[in-house]
Amino acid sequence: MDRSKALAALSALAHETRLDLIRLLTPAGEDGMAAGQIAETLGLAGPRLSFHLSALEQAGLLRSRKVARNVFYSVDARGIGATIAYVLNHCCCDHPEVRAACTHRVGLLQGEVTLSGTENT
Amino acid sequence: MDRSKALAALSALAHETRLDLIRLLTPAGEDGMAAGQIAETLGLAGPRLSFHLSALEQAGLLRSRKVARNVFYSVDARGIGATIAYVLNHCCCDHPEVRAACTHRVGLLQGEVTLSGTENT
DNA sequence: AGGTCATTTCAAGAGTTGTTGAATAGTCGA
DNA sequence: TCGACTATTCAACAACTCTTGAAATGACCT
Repeated sequence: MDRSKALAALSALAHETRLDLIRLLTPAGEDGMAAGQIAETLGLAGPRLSFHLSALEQAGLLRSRKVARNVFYSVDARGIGATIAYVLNHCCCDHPEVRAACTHRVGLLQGEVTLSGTENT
Repeated sequence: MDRSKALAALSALAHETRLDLIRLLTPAGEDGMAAGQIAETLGLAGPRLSFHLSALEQAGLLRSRKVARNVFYSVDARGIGATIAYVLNHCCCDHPEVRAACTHRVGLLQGEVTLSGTENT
C-alpha cells in the first residue's frame, strides 16, 4: 500500500455514513449484503448510498459483485488491514507505545509489512 | 473513545500534510519539535502549518507545550492508538482476518478496549 | 415487447475544508 | 521601550465533498 492509497482509504473511512457501512457489512462477511437491503437497513436514499459505497470500493475497503439485478457489497478485510498497517508502519513505528501494541500481529495482515524492520516510503 | 472523536481523528489523519506532520513528529518523541522547525523542515507557510497542527491537536493526535517563544508539538500516542483501536473494535472486530491481526496487542493501548470481548457502541 | 425492480449516473446547490497574504499577539534581548 | 522573532488569527477565495431529485441503465418476468 502506497501513500496515496492509504490517504484515499483514510478519507473514505472518515465519514459517519461510511463507517456505518463498514460496521454493517463486517458481520455479513464475504457474502455481503445487497445494496437495497443496506439502503433499507440504514435508511439511506439510493443515490446517497451509491455514492458512499463507490467511495469505499474505490478506496479498496469494499468489494462488489453482481447477482441477478442485485449488487452485493462486502468488506475487503485486506484493504482495511493494509490501511491500519500503513498508519502503524509509516507514521508510528518508532513510537514505543504504539509500536508495542502492534508489533507482532500486524505483520500477518500482508506480506509487505515489516514492522520490525525499518521500511520508510 | 467515542464515535465522534474517532471520526474527528480519522478526518484529521486523512490529509497528506497532516500525515507528514505525524510522521515527522513521531521520531521526535515526547519532546516534539518547535513549530518553526517543523515549518522549515516541511517547507510550509506559517498559517498553513498552524491550521494543520491545530486540527491534529483538536483531534487528540498531537499535544503542544509552550517554551519561551516557541511552541513544541509532539504526537499523542494514546490518541493514535485509540483511533486505530476504534476502527478495529467498532468496525472490524468480527472479521476474522483483521481480528486475528490485532487481537492480543491492541488491548494494551488503552484500558477501555476489550478486543476479545463483544463491546459495541 | 412491455412492465417492473434494483441500482447507478447526472446536475444543481449547500456546506465544508484548505490556502494565501495581511494583521495580530506574545516573548525575548538590548 | 524598541525591534526582532515566533506563532496564531483573520478574511477572502478556490476547491472539494455531500445530498437531493430526476433521469438513465440493466436485468428479470410475463
